[in-house]
Amino acid sequence: MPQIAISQAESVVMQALWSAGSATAEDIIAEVASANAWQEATVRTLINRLLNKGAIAAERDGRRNLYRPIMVESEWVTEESAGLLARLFGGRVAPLVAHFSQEGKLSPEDIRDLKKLIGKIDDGQ
Amino acid sequence: MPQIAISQAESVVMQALWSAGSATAEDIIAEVASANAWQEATVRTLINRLLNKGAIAAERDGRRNLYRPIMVESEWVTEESAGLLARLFGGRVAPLVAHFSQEGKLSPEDIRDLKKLIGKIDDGQ
DNA sequence: AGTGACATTTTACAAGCGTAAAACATTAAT
DNA sequence: ATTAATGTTTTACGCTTGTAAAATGTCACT
Repeated sequence: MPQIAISQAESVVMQALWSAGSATAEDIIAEVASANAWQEATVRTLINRLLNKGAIAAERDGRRNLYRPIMVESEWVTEESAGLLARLFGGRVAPLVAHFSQEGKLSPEDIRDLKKLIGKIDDGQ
Repeated sequence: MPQIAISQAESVVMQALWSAGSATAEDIIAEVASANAWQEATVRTLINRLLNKGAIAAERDGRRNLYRPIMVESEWVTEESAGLLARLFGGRVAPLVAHFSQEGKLSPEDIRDLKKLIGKIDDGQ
């Protein structure tokens, strides 16, 4: 299913691109390099691997490239999450929430948001 | 954090051991090999890597080993999940649930369980 | 037309991973 | 004691990943 497999480091670049919409290598480097203690060259490698995998596309703009995502963020997020749910929680969401609840790892905000969310779903039916 | 890093294939063996409590290599092989299309030798490699990492321990029993987990399942589950939440959902649980809700990926059971869960948490406070 | 400056593309390399066979050790049976 | 059977431990190997430098291409200016 993950037609295109993205490594963790690569996903950092993807996320920058997703939130920028499109960006030059320099933009991406500015966004992610120092935050991850990466050299410019490292980010460029990641960009190129993503290009080769077809996860992003490049369009020439003068002597530089403008990159934009091909992969769809929400699809990727769904795949990644579903993968973890499948491996750890029988493929369902509720058991994850239950686990975090049992471990006392639900913040008050989480509880508030969850309540609101469930309420809304109920209304909608 | 993940004191001990477990690869995906290794985690399959860990899960077998967690649910068995303790087991011989043969037991583990019976449990996971065919289900994953692995040869015996592959499972033995995974067992040994886990041993070297200190994720499991072996106790000699005649001419074979009895393996048992050292890593704690619930801790591992929490770490794995928290990692994904951190990377994709700002480190919180509710946004993951919201995402799945938006994508229409919450089963009726999920919704029922979540409602029950939230209710119980509320009572408890 | 040649040279800097800047950008992109190639190449590198060690560690980890998935996958497994080969080698080695130990016990049971002859 | 030897051998066959049964386990365990070592070794192997290609691929991906994280990390980055080297090489190459391309404008802009003299």
